Amino acid sequence: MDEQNLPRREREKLRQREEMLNAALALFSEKGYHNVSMQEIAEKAEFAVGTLYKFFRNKEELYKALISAQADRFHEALMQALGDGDGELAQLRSYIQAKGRVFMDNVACVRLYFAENRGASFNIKAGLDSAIRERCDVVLRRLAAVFAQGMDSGLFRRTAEPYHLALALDSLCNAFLFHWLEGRHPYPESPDIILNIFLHGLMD
Amino acid sequence: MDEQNLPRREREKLRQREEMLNAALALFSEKGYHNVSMQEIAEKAEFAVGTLYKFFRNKEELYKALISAQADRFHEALMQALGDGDGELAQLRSYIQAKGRVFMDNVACVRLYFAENRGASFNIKAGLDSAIRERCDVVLRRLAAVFAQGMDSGLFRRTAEPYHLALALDSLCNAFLFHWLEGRHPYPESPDIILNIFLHGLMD
Amino acid sequence: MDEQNLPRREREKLRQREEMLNAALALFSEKGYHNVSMQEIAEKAEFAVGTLYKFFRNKEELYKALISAQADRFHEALMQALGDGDGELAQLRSYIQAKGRVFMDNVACVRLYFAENRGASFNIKAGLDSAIRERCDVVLRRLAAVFAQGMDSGLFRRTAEPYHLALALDSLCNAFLFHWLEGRHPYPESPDIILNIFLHGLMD
Amino acid sequence: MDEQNLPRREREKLRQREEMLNAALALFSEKGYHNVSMQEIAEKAEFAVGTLYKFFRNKEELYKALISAQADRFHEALMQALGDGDGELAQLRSYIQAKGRVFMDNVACVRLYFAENRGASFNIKAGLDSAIRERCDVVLRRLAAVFAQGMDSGLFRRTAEPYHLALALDSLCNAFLFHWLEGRHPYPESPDIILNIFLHGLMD
DNA sequence: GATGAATGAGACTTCATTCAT
DNA sequence: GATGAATGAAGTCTCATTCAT
Repeated sequence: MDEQNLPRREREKLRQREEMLNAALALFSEKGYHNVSMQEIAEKAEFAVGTLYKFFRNKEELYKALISAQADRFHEALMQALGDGDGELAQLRSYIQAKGRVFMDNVACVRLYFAENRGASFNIKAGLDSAIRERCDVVLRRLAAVFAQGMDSGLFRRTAEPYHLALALDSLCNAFLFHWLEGRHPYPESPDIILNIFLHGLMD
Repeated sequence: MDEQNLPRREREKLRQREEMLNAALALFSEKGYHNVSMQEIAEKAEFAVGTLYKFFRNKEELYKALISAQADRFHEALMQALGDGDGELAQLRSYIQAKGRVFMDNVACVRLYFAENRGASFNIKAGLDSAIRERCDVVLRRLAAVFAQGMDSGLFRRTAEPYHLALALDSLCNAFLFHWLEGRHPYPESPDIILNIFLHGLMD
Repeated sequence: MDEQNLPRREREKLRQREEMLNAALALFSEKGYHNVSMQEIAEKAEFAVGTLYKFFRNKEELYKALISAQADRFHEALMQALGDGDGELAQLRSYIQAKGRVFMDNVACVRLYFAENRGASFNIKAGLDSAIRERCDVVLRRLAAVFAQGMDSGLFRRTAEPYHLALALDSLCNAFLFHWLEGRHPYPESPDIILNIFLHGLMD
Repeated sequence: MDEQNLPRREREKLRQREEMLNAALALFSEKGYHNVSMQEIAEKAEFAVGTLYKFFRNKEELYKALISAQADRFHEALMQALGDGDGELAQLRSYIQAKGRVFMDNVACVRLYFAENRGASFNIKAGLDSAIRERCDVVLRRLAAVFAQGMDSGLFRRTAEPYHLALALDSLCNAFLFHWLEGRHPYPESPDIILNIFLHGLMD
């Protein structure tokens, strides 16, 4: 009921939490989890260390909260993209574009996100991983469904299992995005550059 | 020059160095760079800490040397695979298989390797990355050359730029391998499961 | 003067103060001074931390006030007991019983009290001790007076100085009580078990 | 065998350990466990903090080692005293004197020792207590045996149970010693002042 | 007058690195 | 040349205390 009073404090809290997470994200993505001290995060967020600990039980919790929040955004954007398009081809294009957009809008977070999903996850004692992985898989299965549907409707040929194709498409997007991140070459403006690899075979 | 006398001491040194790197690899890949102490590495390698520092200026150097050595092995195996096969198709199959083999034979190192190349590389203050990336790129360009050659000979259609195809094939291998690493599903015994995605398009 | 109006507020204040001290006593005696935070005390007493600081300048003041209040009760009970009995023997019995009663009724506080008087007093930078010790000594001198009186009246033999006997009786009570506290054996129901040691010598 | 070489390093180690324990004892007994930092102990012992941690896993271990070592000395001295004398009376006198001597020689440690045995023991999470208490009880039972023996031989009357008498004698020593520690009055030079209270009853 | 969020000094502990033996 | 004991900077986290609301 008290939509004016209670939320006021509550909103303030959330804003502070946000600032802390932002500071942490910037630092973690620049220097890595172990090379950032709580002191540093507190300073960047312009709070005292103690205040940080009022919001997050310890450094690892802070890290997990950070990753978790970003993963939410990430996966939500991708799921929405897959629902957007009209027809399987359009959905795939939408997915590729969404992945590029979300990636570029959150370069800092992406570094962390991938650190979590590709390799270094064992730096942080698990528990987070499985949750994140599961959400990744939800997206992949949804993507696989698009391939399956395309096959059922006769649009696609059955050259591989839908899930494998989903895995393939996703990994291809990642590969291009990483190369873009490393400054090698730009992420293709048109999703078709990526898509074509799947659509038109090399031989047949 | 004195290939008998000097190398004797030299070989002994190299063997020690090898043992240190092996100990470090085992520990790093199990617990992560920051959760392993020099003391620990020294104990596992059965040397004194001081001796470790005779071989590597500091912990970071040790780490870099480790990654670098493994990357050498890795890329050498891949380059050799690309030269092995007879004909472009055979070369691609050989590449996919080599990647799988090398990956499975060195799971420990792979975890570190990818931690280094996919995201968490910023845990260690750069300098290593560029060298590793360069060697990755050499492989990719060699792989691209196979695609280009296949196109020139009329074996492949020109559905995408050779380098893009190389990127795509490599990332697909990685994706499958990671899923295997995570216990999701096995890395395909036949390279054709991966290769087919490239050979036979979904639509045309 | 205005025993109706001013004391009303005053009484309210005292009640609050009492609640704070009770909460503090419960926590201190359970976990020890240094393992209890002001936050914790405030929560248990159902006040805000700031309110605690309105009543006690700092944690140490609170502690001193607590010990002091309990010491008051304690010594008052003992002094009263020494006045109660009819005849010296009865007074000694009364003292032994009062000590047992007061001890058992306030086990929590006793733990703290003795922590303060037997050893750990240096946990808190002095200042408290002397006041408490003084009150202890008042009781001991009163007890010594009973012995002296008994000697004067010919009831007791002069086997030792009255004050020494007082010291001895008191320490014996404490010793039995501590053993009871530690669950070794019960505090004697009859005060005579303790008293006999003084009344009837081992040899003569 | 290597009584020259190995013990050399070993002795050095023990000397260092001793210095650390001495520094810790001085500080703990002056300011209390919680008011002394590891930094402080290290400085007083003229070592680096890290060196402290080479010898003691953590602050509590250091404390326990300290108490334990002192308790050993203490109880050994008392047990020896009880064996020394010829005849029960002499043994009791010897005990009273030994208690006084050991007490005065180790005032600093005594403060800690009693903090551990009388009250404040709950400041440190148990584990130590029971071991120390047990050793206390060994002494008390030995003391009780002296009383029992005296009764059996007809030297003492059976005014109370031997263990109670032991408890009584010991607590009386403690009481006198504490008063001496507080500067009230000296610990009696002749043990008979204490002993007489037990030997010659007030009344009979 | 009460509140409790914010503060930041300071505690414990680890570990990369050095250097005397 | 190898050793490993010693170092001490730096990190994480707690908690007594203050002060704006």
